[in-house]
Amino acid sequence: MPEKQTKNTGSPGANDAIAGRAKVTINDIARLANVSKKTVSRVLNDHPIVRAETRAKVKKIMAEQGYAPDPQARALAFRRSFLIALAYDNPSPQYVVNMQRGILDQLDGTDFQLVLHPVDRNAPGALEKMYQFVERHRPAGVIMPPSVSEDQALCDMLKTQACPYVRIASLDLDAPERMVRTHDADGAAQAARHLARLGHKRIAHVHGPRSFRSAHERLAGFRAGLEEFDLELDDALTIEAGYAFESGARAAHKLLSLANRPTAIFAGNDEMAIGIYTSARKLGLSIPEDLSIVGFDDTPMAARIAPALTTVRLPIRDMGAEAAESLMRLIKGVQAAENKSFLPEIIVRESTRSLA
Amino acid sequence: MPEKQTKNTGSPGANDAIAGRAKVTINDIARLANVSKKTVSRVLNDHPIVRAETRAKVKKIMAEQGYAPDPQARALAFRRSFLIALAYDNPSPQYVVNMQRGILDQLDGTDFQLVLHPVDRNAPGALEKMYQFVERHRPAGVIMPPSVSEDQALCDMLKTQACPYVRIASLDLDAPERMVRTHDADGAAQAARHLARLGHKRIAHVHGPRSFRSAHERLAGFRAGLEEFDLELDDALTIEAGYAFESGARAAHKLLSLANRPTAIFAGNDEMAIGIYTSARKLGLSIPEDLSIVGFDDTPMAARIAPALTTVRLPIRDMGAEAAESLMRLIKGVQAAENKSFLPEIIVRESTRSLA
DNA sequence: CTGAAAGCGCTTACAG
DNA sequence: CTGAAAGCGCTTACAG
Repeated sequence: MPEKQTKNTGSPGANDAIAGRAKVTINDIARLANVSKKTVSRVLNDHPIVRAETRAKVKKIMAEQGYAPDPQARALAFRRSFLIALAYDNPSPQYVVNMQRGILDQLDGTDFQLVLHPVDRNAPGALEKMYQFVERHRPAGVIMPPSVSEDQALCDMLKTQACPYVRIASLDLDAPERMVRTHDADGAAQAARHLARLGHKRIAHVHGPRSFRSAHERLAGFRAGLEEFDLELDDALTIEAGYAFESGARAAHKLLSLANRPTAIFAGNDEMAIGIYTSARKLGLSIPEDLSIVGFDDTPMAARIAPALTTVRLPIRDMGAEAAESLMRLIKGVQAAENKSFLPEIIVRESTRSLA
Repeated sequence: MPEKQTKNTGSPGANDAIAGRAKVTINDIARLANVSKKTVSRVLNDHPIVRAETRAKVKKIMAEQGYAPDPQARALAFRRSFLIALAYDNPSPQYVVNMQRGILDQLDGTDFQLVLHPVDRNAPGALEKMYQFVERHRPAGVIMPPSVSEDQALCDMLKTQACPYVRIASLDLDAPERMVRTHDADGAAQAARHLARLGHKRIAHVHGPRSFRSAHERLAGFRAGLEEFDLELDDALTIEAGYAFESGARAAHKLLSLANRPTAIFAGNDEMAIGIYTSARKLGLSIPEDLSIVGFDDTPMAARIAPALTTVRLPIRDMGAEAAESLMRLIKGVQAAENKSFLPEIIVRESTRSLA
């Protein structure tokens, strides 16, 4: 019954993992277990139709031999690799690294590998480039944080290629099993309530680029939060910037040079908030005595600058882990138990104070 | 002469990349070019022994058909995947992201993919885990920044597995073709000269953990730089910390509480330098009026805090690109033209000033 | 519930 | 300089 023995016999006795002994293959397991390699394959893939007894015997021998199937061979036969691609364009290193960690936490111990795929959405041919990657490397799945997650053409392409994916975004862009929601609007509303309770009336908002949905969400949430306190967000105090330090500094310079300058500024992210610190200081304003500032993201820097920045925290690492978990479910065709929600939380530090 | 035609015929006319047409394989190219697939394979792998005429014909047809070989199939046949692993344990997100970018710059357009492999050197079984990865996934190569690059057992294992690798480190740990040198000592010497020229005499150094070779290199370089000015680094003013914010703050607290406190501190990295800011402020000291501070790394934060941090810049992204380029040479068996040197550069900002 | 054959798309010896 | 055969280590139909 056992198949023809190959040259690849392994060395049944030894068990020194570091030694360069011949690799154990599915053929060895089949021979040792006295079954066909198809049956071993069924055990490997958790195919239900295998007798419990047979399954146990095969599993025992696999364990004894320290057998693990070859990912390259499976990839070729499956027409799917074991790569999980992270397609990102977020400019904040902290965001990217935290997301990577969350995904890696979840992938640890599996056969899946995390490959990095930076996307320049503005570059011509960005979609074509991603398409080439997907067609050639056939990743097991793709995870997209904002703003790549907002690219509908990209997601349509993935769907056409039958490539599973999960989008992380601040609004419902897709079927629930393909979404990890971040509720940015809720976080921005918390920032608004915090400033309103401190007695601020002239409140400004420096938001991110209109090409980022998160910028819209945060703006809308902030506005809604203020309205709860019968405060209106003045259009003259609402400025678009680029989610980057310098753009935040420039926007703040304009706002703080106004005759009737704001007493508080909510920045669309921490990067811009730090930029606002710089401009305020240049104009001789003290934080928080003359100006209260709230950020968004809770980057490590927020806690380390002086005065420490009040900001809205998004659990980015957990979001990455959840995205990876959802993706695993899609890949395995398992039904989602329930989609986890990631609610932001305001972290009050030293950059905000009540109006005297 | 042409081989038996498979079901995989492609559609010779159409050229719509996005459409889901059948994939072009080596068999199609061989048939169309009227050669064997072995000859196509030779062209693919730049094997020299192919008639120029034949090569041109095959290349022309590959271009016409938009053919690209399947990485999974090549990996199985080659017994080597197209994955480049980044094995890292650096705690600074900025360092990690910059290194990733440099590597990705270099890998762009090739068939190689960057996979992330965080290493916890202190965890038991870290070596075994890496071994499992290398044995199963057979990466084309591994890039190791510090401090993973300092792990000799890990590198020995890679050598045993015939897995090409490149180490990025502040001293010569390996054959030149496997090394990217960073010259940390030179950067630390520049920091020393800068402080000495400003007239400082009581100078402290908060260095990184002894388990990091970079900590030793920076300490030695700093000491040497001071000696050029006949200054000696006082052991009582030399403290070990953990390359992290909090540890820097604690070390500075000790130093600044001394009866005869230092007038300048050189921190082993920017993270710790920022921690020193915090401690100095708590003790009522102004920077740079009462205390000059120099960091190492030039993280983005360095330019953004107030006062902006004088620091030593290492071109991390370029180093990543160079590491990837060296690795490509090792993989292709090409002789190195010449190893690029990465010299650090001191960036003078506002955190240092001459003693009145 | 289990298996023998064919195949995934390439490359490595071995011939000529 | 070129090719037919066998193989890399798995899985997918197709039988039984």
